[in-house]
Amino acid sequence: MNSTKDTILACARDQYLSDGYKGLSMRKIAQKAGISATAIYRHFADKEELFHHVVKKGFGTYTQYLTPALKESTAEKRFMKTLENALAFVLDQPKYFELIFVKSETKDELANFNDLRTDSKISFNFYTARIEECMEEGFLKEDNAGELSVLLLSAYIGFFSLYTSGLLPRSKKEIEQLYWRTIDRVLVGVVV
Amino acid sequence: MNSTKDTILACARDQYLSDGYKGLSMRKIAQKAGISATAIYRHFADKEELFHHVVKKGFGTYTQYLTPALKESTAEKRFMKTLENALAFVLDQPKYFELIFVKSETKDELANFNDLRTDSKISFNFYTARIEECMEEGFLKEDNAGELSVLLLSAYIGFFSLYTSGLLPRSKKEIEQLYWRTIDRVLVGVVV
Amino acid sequence: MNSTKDTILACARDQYLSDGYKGLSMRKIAQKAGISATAIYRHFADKEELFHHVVKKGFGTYTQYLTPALKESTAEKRFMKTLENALAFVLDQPKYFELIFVKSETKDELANFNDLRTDSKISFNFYTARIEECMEEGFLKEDNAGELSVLLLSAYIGFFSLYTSGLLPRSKKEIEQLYWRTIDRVLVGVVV
Amino acid sequence: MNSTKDTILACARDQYLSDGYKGLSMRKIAQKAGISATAIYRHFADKEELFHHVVKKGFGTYTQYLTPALKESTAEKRFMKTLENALAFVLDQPKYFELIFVKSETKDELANFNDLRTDSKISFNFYTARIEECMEEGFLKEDNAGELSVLLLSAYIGFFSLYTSGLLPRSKKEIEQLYWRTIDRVLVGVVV
DNA sequence: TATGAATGAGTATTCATTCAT
DNA sequence: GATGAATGAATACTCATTCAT
Repeated sequence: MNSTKDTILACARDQYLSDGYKGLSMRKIAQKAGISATAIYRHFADKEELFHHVVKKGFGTYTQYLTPALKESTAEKRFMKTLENALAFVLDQPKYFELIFVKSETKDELANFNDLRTDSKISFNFYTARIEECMEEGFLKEDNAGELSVLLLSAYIGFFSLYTSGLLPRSKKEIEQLYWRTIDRVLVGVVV
Repeated sequence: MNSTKDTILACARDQYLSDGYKGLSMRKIAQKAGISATAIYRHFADKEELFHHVVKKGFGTYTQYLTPALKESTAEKRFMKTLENALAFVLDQPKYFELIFVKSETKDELANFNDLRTDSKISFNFYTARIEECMEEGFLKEDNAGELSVLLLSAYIGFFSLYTSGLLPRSKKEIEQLYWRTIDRVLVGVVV
Repeated sequence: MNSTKDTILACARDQYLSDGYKGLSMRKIAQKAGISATAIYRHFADKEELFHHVVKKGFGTYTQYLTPALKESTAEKRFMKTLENALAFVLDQPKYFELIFVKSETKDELANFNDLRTDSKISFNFYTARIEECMEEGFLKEDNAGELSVLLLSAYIGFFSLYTSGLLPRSKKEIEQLYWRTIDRVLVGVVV
Repeated sequence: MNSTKDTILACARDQYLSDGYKGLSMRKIAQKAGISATAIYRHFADKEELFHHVVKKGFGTYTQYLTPALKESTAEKRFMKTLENALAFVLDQPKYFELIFVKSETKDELANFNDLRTDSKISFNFYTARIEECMEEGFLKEDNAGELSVLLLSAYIGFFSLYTSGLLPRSKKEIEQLYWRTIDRVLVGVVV
């Protein structure tokens, strides 16, 4: 239906994910989308609004990675699957990871737009909810779920931030193993 | 002595820290420095070299925060002082924290320049060295010091990355307390 | 129709012909054309492409001078008319003569672009064809037409190159007479 | 003695000969000469004066190629040696050939400076003198020596102008042979 | 909805040159 | 003689955006 708008959005996302914010230019997006630069303005007020939608798409993608974990049968499995899916997200979509967790442009967006702030809390709350039900189920000791969530998410973000900086091993197998050992260290005090 | 060069560097740093890479323009830097735009080229070959020096300064500042911890008398004290100083750094110089640990432009620099890669390993090695001597001293259980260092640094970076995103409490007191509780969670399994 | 593009082209040509490659600046062209400097980029990808078109125009103009000679009734008349038109070209359009036969920037263009190389061979081939038909008709002795063409064109280019250097008489009448006497010297051995 | 001045001049010449007028920049010359850009101004008033000296050097070099022909024992030999040396000049020093016979910048210089005008007449007069003595000696028919000189020099300049345009064969052997055949054509009517 | 033309502000960078030392 | 610092003007070019169609 509104296919041109979607095309623009997809091209903007692709270009952002490959060239970063510096390379996000209206004319280049238009070129990729096969339309004129001015046509973009029929669909988005300006560059800022377009970027806003790109960021939203990033959060949506992240959510799509996490939510399938809910299909698991026990709280423990849902929790572990969440950690697994979060790993898959960063390995599959490193630029989206960067976009929503790292980029300062996104942080400016977060500061200025409530809808994105809401989106960005999803991951935090998702972790917290998983941890809470693990505590109820007895897989994790009773503790402050929110603060454990902070630590888990911090470790997750920081870990892959170091990874994208090139300070951690680059092979997929090694980084996966190190990820799980790091998670283990976080959980060592709380797993029953 | 070399005051113009230093002035340029300071202005470039300030501008980068407030406006990001987007806003890092030779003209604007010159304007702030009270010189002509072309005068910059007497001191730096081009924008890239200038930015390179800004990043170097960031790492230097971070190091200046950490190293005083070495004056403490025991390994435990040096370790705890390091954690304390890292906290001070991020609270005093949040923009520098962002510059060296978060900004993706810096990561591109890291990827391309060996001297910066060396700098960036300092923090990692500093943590590792502190942890190792704590294990020797008996304050921490014998364990893989490098991997514990990865977790600590990851938690540190991720924690303040969430903080600058506005997802954690903004009051200085609250964030300090939360920081220490988060550290405690990390150490709970390894403290003797 | 395409009037802005043509205007730009005309202004670029005029400016090149009066100030040389040094003076061929996008800003100055735009100023003369009464548009903004950036508007040029709507019509030409960059300075190189614009200059390329200017050179092409030069060759086109030269061709327009030569071809009417083909209307003459005999090979001899077509040959003599060609020599006459070549004279007219250099006297009417000295800057275009310089552009296509003398300017080293044009030679760089020739080296890099096949279409211009093709254009530049036109004059050579045109001379050769005229000479060949004169040999068939019996006005010129049988000889190597290509090499005679080389000599004629060399003499033509060199002669007017000296002329523009100020080493030959500057009055139109004198130079015309000297031109024809020089041509006579070239042909003295080959005219039947 | 005045070695810095000579160094500057040599560097300016080299740079001009390799990069053309566009590449003739004061700072680049200074860099090559191992001095500061401002030091040039101790020796030359400005860029124009420096270029003027480079052009003078070009004429001087050309003269150095021609004059040894005077050592030959007969007028005919001196004439043929002149043609030979002119060939050597253009093959050895194509950039100098271009500088003094082709470049429009040089023509501007010629128009404005009498000393260069004088220099540039040397080649013309040298040819004329050789031809005159050949006529006296009986190797060439009595004729207008000046006009024959015009033709010879025109053919020479035009021939190598075509050569540097890439329209004539590029191999040294072929171009030499074609050169001599072209000379023969010029002389066919005047050689006794 | 879309386009082509155009714009003004902005980008980094190079240039010849001046000046105080 | 020579230097380092600095400058103002110029370079080609890119940008997001507007407007008439």
